[in-house]
Amino acid sequence: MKLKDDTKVNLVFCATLKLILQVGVAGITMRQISREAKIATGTLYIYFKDKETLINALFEKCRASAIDIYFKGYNETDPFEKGFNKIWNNMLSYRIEHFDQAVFLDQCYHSPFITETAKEMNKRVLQPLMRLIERGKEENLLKDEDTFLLLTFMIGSVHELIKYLRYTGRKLNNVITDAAYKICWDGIKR
Amino acid sequence: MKLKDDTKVNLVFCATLKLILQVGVAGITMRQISREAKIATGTLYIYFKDKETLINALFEKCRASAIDIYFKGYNETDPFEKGFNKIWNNMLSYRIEHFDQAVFLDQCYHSPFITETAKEMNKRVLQPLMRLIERGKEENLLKDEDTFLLLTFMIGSVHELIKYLRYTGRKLNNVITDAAYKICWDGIKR
Amino acid sequence: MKLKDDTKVNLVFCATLKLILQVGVAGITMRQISREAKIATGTLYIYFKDKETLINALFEKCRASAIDIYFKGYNETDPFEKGFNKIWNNMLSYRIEHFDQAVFLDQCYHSPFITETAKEMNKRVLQPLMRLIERGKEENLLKDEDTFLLLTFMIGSVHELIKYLRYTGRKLNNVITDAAYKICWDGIKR
Amino acid sequence: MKLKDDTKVNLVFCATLKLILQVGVAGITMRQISREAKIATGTLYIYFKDKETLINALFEKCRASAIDIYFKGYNETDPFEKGFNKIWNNMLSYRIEHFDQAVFLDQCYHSPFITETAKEMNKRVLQPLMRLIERGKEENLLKDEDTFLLLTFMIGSVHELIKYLRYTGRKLNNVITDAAYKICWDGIKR
DNA sequence: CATGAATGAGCGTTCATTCAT
DNA sequence: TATGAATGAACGCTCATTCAT
Repeated sequence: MKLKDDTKVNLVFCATLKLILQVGVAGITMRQISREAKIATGTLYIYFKDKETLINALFEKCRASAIDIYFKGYNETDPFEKGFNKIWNNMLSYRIEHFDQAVFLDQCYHSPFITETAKEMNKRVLQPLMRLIERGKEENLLKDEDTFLLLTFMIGSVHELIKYLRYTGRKLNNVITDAAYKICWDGIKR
Repeated sequence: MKLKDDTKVNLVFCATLKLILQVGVAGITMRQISREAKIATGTLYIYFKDKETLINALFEKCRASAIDIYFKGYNETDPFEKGFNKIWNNMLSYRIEHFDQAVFLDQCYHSPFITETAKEMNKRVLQPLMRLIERGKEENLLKDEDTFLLLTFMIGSVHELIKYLRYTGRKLNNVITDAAYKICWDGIKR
Repeated sequence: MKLKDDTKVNLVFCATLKLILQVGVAGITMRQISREAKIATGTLYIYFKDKETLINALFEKCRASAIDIYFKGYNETDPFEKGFNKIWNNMLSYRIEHFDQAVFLDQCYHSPFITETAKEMNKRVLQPLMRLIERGKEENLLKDEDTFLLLTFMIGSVHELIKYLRYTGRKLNNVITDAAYKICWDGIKR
Repeated sequence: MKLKDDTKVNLVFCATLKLILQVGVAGITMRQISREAKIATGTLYIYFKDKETLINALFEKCRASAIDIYFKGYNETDPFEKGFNKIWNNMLSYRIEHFDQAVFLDQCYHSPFITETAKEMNKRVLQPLMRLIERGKEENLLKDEDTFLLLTFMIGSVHELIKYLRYTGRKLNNVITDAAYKICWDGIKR
């Protein structure tokens, strides 16, 4: 994978995400990607060894992008719940504003394209979030349950809110956001 | 005269579910299914007009099976939380005991195979669950939020618990179940 | 090939001819034939070893039927041209009244289904027609050219008339028939 | 960069015509064509969208080629019969020298592959021949019958001669040609 | 580096034929 | 005898990938 032309890689990523929204991660073909990115099929193979490599690279990029956004404006010195709320809202923002990425990441867990190593890396990425939950437990603000279980529900609450919005076709507003956040917080708080 | 063999349909369903666990709903081929079911490829087309029909029939069967199990032993005259807990545990049981079905149903929402009408039918299926949540709200036991939002989190809490178990490799036990149920209940209760 | 149930064989032949008119001899399937004849696919194989056998049997039947009709009402003691005209008109009648058979016979010459032996048999069938032409030559009524060449044009003139009718969509009438017959006769007469 | 190879289209056409001679237009498969043309199956689909397109393109090419040859050396200022004879001989030459094309064109009229529009185009192609016959009628050299009927027999006489040659296995020579031409001419002349 | 023609394995599906009933 | 379910080879076509330019 040669990275000389960074813009071309981005072009390919954008094209791929756009197509995944339309036909799903399993439905895309290399030809579609190259057409959407306005390059030749062969060129794809200059930048990515094969389809699996391309998808995994995109996965990596999206994962990194997600983490960046999750912790944007988060200040460890702030009181716990303020930080927790910040991150929860960041998660929500990411899934709204980068809807295509979020859809892709979700589909990846069902996809045979994502290698186990990529999934392993994802685990490491959860570390900062795990520490957040640990802090909440140490400050006796969260239930004294398995950290990862609590984190699962925190992340899950955002996912469920998104599902709810898609299913009902409703637009996000403060009332809904607040309700969903309260459900999450009431669920995991001590 | 050889008659159409009803057990063969089940054979095909089992084979398909097994394969979906391995390669995802989008990755399965008719050849794989026939091999797994130990029948000829052509035989598949005696029982199902085409691949789409097969997948939709399986979807229908799994959906029906899920609903059956969700409400098993549920008694409307019982106090609300007893019934709610019963159904929550039924959902969990279904997703543990029919893990392959649950994975398939989840993937279907991303799949272009499932027709829109099938999705519509699914909506109708949620009606009894919606009524359950309504009852909780009427009895002032649940938060006064949108019924479907609450239901989303109820179902989501089961999904998240399963994800947690898969991710950590842990086996289900009463401690974990109780913790997860409490998170759900605390989240949506008034 | 068992012939116990003669009506069933005829049922199959009729069904086959009907289908050939619609989809051509190369387009028919054994399934289509059995459905059209309202019997099971397997039953076809009781009466005919395989598809090729069925088609060849039908070919044989149509050929025989054609010859029967060609010489109907022909009297060797009549003057030559009267007899010639009779047979020419019989040929025309056959191709009009048994249009489906004629279409099938025509297609057979392009079809890989018709075995070489069947084609050989067809040659023998031309013998009576050859003798007719010979007689015309002996009576100095026809050109002194190769007998088979003259016969070819006699048969050909009927075929061309039919083509003309199909192409133009015109219905047969005495004016057209007489014109076509005259062209044929003027062409081969001395 | 490899460019689309125009000779490859011809390679495919030749292979297809060769196969049609052997198994008929309805019997050919894309695999056979690609093998005969010594290219990969997929390559066929670079040059032709699908089988129907390939066959129709070949039809178009053969039709054009036929018309070119029919009128080669024809001079409208020549006396009618000289021109008529020229074209009759051209038709014969075409069907001898491009026997495979002629067989294909004949089969096309029975084939479901040839679209109706292609057939329509063929009609237009007969126009110059129709005008030829009209001229013969105006000069009182041909029978005063329907133009298309006369044309049918003119074309038919060539077809019948070819059939005769195939059937008898005889080689074309001046004696046979002259006899056949005389039959045609005597048939349609006034 | 970039192109898109070329490849052939593999897809969903249909077919002639066989076989258990 | 008659049935139609079962078979697996073969169909038209698409795909990820390679390669000549």
